[in-house]
Amino acid sequence: MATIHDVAEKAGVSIKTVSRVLNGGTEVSEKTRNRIEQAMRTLEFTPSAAARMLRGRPTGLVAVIAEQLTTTPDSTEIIKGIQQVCEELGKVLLIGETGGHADVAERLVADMRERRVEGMLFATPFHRRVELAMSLGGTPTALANCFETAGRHMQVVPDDEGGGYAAAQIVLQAGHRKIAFLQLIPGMVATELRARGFHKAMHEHGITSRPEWLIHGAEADDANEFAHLSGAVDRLFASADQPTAILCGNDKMAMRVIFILQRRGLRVPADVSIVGFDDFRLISEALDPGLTTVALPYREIGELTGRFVLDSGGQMARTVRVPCVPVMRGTVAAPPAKAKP
Amino acid sequence: MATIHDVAEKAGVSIKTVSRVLNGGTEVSEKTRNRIEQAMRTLEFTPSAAARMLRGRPTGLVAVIAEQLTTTPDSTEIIKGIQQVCEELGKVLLIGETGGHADVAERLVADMRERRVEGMLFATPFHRRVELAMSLGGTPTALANCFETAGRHMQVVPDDEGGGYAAAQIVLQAGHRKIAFLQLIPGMVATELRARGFHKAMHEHGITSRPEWLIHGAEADDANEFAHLSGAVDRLFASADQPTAILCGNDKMAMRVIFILQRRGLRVPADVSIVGFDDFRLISEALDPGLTTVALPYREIGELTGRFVLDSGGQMARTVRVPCVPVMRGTVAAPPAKAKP
DNA sequence: TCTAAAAATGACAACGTTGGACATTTTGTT
DNA sequence: AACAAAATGTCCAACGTTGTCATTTTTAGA
Repeated sequence: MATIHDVAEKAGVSIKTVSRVLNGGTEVSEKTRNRIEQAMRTLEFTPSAAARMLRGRPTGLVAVIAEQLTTTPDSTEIIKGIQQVCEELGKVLLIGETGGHADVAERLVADMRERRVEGMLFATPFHRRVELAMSLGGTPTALANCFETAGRHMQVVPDDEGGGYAAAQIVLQAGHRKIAFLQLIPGMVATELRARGFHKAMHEHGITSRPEWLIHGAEADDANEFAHLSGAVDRLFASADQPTAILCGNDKMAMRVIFILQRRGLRVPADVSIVGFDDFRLISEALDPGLTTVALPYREIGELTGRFVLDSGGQMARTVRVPCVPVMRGTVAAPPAKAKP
Repeated sequence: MATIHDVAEKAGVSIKTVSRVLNGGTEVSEKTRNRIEQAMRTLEFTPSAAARMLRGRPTGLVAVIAEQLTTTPDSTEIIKGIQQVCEELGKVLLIGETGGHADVAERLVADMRERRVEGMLFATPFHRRVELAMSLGGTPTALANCFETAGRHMQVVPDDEGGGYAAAQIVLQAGHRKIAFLQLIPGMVATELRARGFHKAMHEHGITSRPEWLIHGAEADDANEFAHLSGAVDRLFASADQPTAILCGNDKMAMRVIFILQRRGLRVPADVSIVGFDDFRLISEALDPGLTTVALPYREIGELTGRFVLDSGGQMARTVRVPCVPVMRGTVAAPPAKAKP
């Protein structure tokens, strides 16, 4: 690998002049500059980032330590958001995946620290609590889509309560009053927060939500979910008093419910309105009509987390809640006339 | 940031001894080792990767230059495959995104070269031709999901022809003879190769495929696609002679077609069998019955590309075609009795 | 107790680059 | 031709670590 010395020799100048061409300090005459650049090209010279770093230059590296590189768009969007900021600021992204193993995480962090990354971002595929046990050694750190009990760092999470509120508002404002909510798995942060937002909206409209219409639709084992949902829908529509709108914990569930309803001969949105969560385009835009859903701001989470770490040096330690914005497509309409009280 | 010198001073030894503890070459006495390790901990010492590199150690870095970090699982799966190999071999992944801009690509490659990455992988979100114009300077390089005209590097692509053949075989072996193919956008590599495989399979079964059943189902502008597909299905089922199986260029299209068929009162697979391409789980597993589809081996492509670059130092320059394997779920059955000739 | 061998430790250069403090040469201007 | 300005060179130090080789300390054997 050619060094600055080789270039200097080839161009018949001192290494100092080559260095000057590289860093553009004092002026170098047109002629010698050309000669040097020529030499660099023939030798395929590429300055060593290591040597420069050693001299104290910032590394331009940013680490993302992801719990899981999921196939679903969440991780990808977060990383894409961070990547966008890095691109803007001329940084390069280093990726590590822990797979949820504390020892892997520890090893990764140590490695990233050795590489003197300028920032370290921890990302999880869903909104949850984490504990960062390892030593961070002063590296600017922030959390994306997750949070610590002791909030020692900037942490950026979706405003799930606001999301639940927004989802309810969509159908409430369309005139619905009989609203079911097929929630995510119990115990998840998102589940609890969204339920709170949902109840708040209902309460504001003077509606008491029926407990039997508040169902945990998602299953930990996805294979069972369809059957489970089918049963849930059966129960919802068994009695004379049927809901006119169903909020679903994610877009996948929403899609499944739409399928189930269609089989029962119920039209969406004419008979039943549906709202999803996530706004995974692969689903929400693929359906006809397009799925009305509450978008989870993964991209923004990544972007903000990245920006905070790189701007503030990870100094601020607070929690930022990014709004979940409703995306109106075609699965919400006014409740059917006959269903109105 | 504490250096080896600080540690040495704190522990009252020479820097060389600290270095020995770090690298475990010659033995260091129990007593001094403890003293040094203690010092390291109090100082939060982390050795500088830059300094080590300068001394000639491999960097342990692998670069992925992605054309696009898509939200669809393709990019993610490729990267995940590479990441898996990196994890195994103790390397760390550096990510760059070109957005399809040649100048960005050039800048990124230069940056990666400065960092002395041990391998450079170019990845595209779909199977296509690329031209690598920039100077690679001997860095081991390979292409994932794309290929060059001048095959100067290892390039790993999906066997789309085999995939088209496999898709056709699925329905042919289920007894279908009236098979429509809703293809991807014309001109794409995958489109042409799959069509070839499709025709081969049909020919082997002595069937001449009808030109009016060979439709380009996908639209460059996704918003129009649903209407377009709806029209296509209308045409397919307008005459008395109707297809009993439809192959779709991707899972999204398959999902849309299933929706459209369901609205027409046609049951899948009882009346019509459907096969997709991609095996995007978010779709293929979410449907009921699960979508029978031909999986694109994105993960394996990433994995193989990574392995080749890191094992062989990017020396071999050949094209590897990774098989597309059929995934049998529930959308293919025997053709309806009445439709049999 | 002394000696030789083995074990433990240390001094110093080198990796490739940049920066400082100057000295020297080349160029351009009157 | 004289002079200033611009361009280039020299030399050394520094960044943090590791390899080579020399030196010191410890251990074992007589």
